[in-house]
Amino acid sequence: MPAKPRYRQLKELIIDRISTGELKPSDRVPSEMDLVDSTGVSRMTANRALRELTNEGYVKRVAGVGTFVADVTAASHVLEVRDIAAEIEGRGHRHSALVMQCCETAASDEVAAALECDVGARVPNVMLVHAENGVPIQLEDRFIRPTFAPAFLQQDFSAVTPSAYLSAIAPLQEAEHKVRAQMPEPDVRERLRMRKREPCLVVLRRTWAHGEPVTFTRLVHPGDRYELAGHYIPPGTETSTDSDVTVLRKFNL
Amino acid sequence: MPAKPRYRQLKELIIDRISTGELKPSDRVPSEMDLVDSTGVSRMTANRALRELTNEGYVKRVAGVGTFVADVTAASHVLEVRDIAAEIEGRGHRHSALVMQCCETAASDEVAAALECDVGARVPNVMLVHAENGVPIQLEDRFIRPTFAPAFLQQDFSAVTPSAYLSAIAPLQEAEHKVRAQMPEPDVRERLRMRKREPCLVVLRRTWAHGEPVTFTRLVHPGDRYELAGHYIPPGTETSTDSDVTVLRKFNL
DNA sequence: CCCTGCAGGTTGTATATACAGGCTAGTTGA
DNA sequence: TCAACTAGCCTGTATATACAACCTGCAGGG
Repeated sequence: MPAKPRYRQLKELIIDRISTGELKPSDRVPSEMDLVDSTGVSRMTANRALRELTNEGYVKRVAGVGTFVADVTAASHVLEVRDIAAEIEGRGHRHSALVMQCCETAASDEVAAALECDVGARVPNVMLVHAENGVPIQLEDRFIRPTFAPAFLQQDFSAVTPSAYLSAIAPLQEAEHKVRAQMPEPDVRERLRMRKREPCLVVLRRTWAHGEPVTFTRLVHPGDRYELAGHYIPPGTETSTDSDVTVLRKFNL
Repeated sequence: MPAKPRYRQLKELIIDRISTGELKPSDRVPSEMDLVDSTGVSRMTANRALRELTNEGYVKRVAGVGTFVADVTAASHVLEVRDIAAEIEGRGHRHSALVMQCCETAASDEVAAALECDVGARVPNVMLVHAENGVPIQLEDRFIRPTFAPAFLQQDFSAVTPSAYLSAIAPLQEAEHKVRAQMPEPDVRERLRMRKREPCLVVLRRTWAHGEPVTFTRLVHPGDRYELAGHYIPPGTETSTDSDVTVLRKFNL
């Protein structure tokens, strides 16, 4: 069996140290020569690893200075799924969350299909309403794979969002989104303090880790108080080398 | 003044040959050794250019065989904005478009801001309804920058979509999307044959070419007959080397 | 006729080396 | 004291070379 190429091993080494928190944003990452000395690769191999990590948004490099872990803003285009609490606080506003439900439920057809488990299986479920400066802006209805995160339901989700808790356990590897426009159910409408006849944006999100589906989440937003914004700059254009540009900010949820 | 690095010159050389149509999907791209012989760079430089073009979705490489221009499916994650006619025909269905309006209009505040022109300026505008097997699925209301594409209004948009026509004129360089849920205006509701109280997804899209905004488009979809789907695999994961996977299929509009 | 094996072209990776250019800190000199 | 310079570290790019792995097509043997 073929071993992974060394530049890839180097990348994973550094990604691990970032995702475990050993390296925090703006921390210094070992320089190319450090990696040469510590791992025995050639400088070009270390260069390729760090260069690809730059393109992927994990780190930032400054010629003549060094390589540093990218901050949250830049990391968003790696993770793509930003934590709503961080998003709100990044706007300088106050985030609060009201937990409406936090228990095991029997998997519906939709949930079972999404998480690839049996219909009726007991699935941890948490439902909460996120608010920005006290104004509700999102209902989060999240199901997680039973075997994943055993202590999930014991968390205090008014303090740490489910997204933040889960991403601390395992790094997100894949995400799938579906977006629809729908009329909200009456109870949802009330929770989000929506006007009558106001439609809502519904985002269905599945995430994977280690090749297995981990979470299935329904996110409901008031239609006229929130919008999804995405800005895309194809690679290969002049501006794409400017690593200060957020290449892709997709769903700011 | 510093010249562009040679690997970047090579990339642009090849991107140009693709975007002008000189190289078509599945055509063979010069091999690394070809580039070495024709341009005098070293093989590693040619390798870097072709490798980055692979990551960016322009070409596909097969070890032992060669490098080829990526086909439309893979190109979608470069262009990101797929042509709806191609999308529908890709499903094996029949696309048709009904042109409702095709004239110059005075720029509203919103249009003027989007296209960075004066309010009241005469702006080409086309509005049409796209249908899949006769069922209307999208209303397209498009404004284009006056100086861009002078012959725009003379086109027969029931035969060639505005998107296809414009992308033939200039390659898309940037795109910005905003997505909302809204109730449709009565005339739109009728054109899309929507039920009463059915909400719609509204996508506002701006595109740029050569650093200037080129088009501003409002796309309206019936809420329950259409959804936006996106699947994202962060780079650096195991699967990201498999170039058969569409790394990012964002708005299938 | 078919199957095998091999040659040659192509990509993928790794290394050693070289030079240019940016940034920092410390030293030197006015 | 302050300014200018410089040594040293770091990234960015470019080249030459090497070997492994992969695929195709062709030649030769069964």
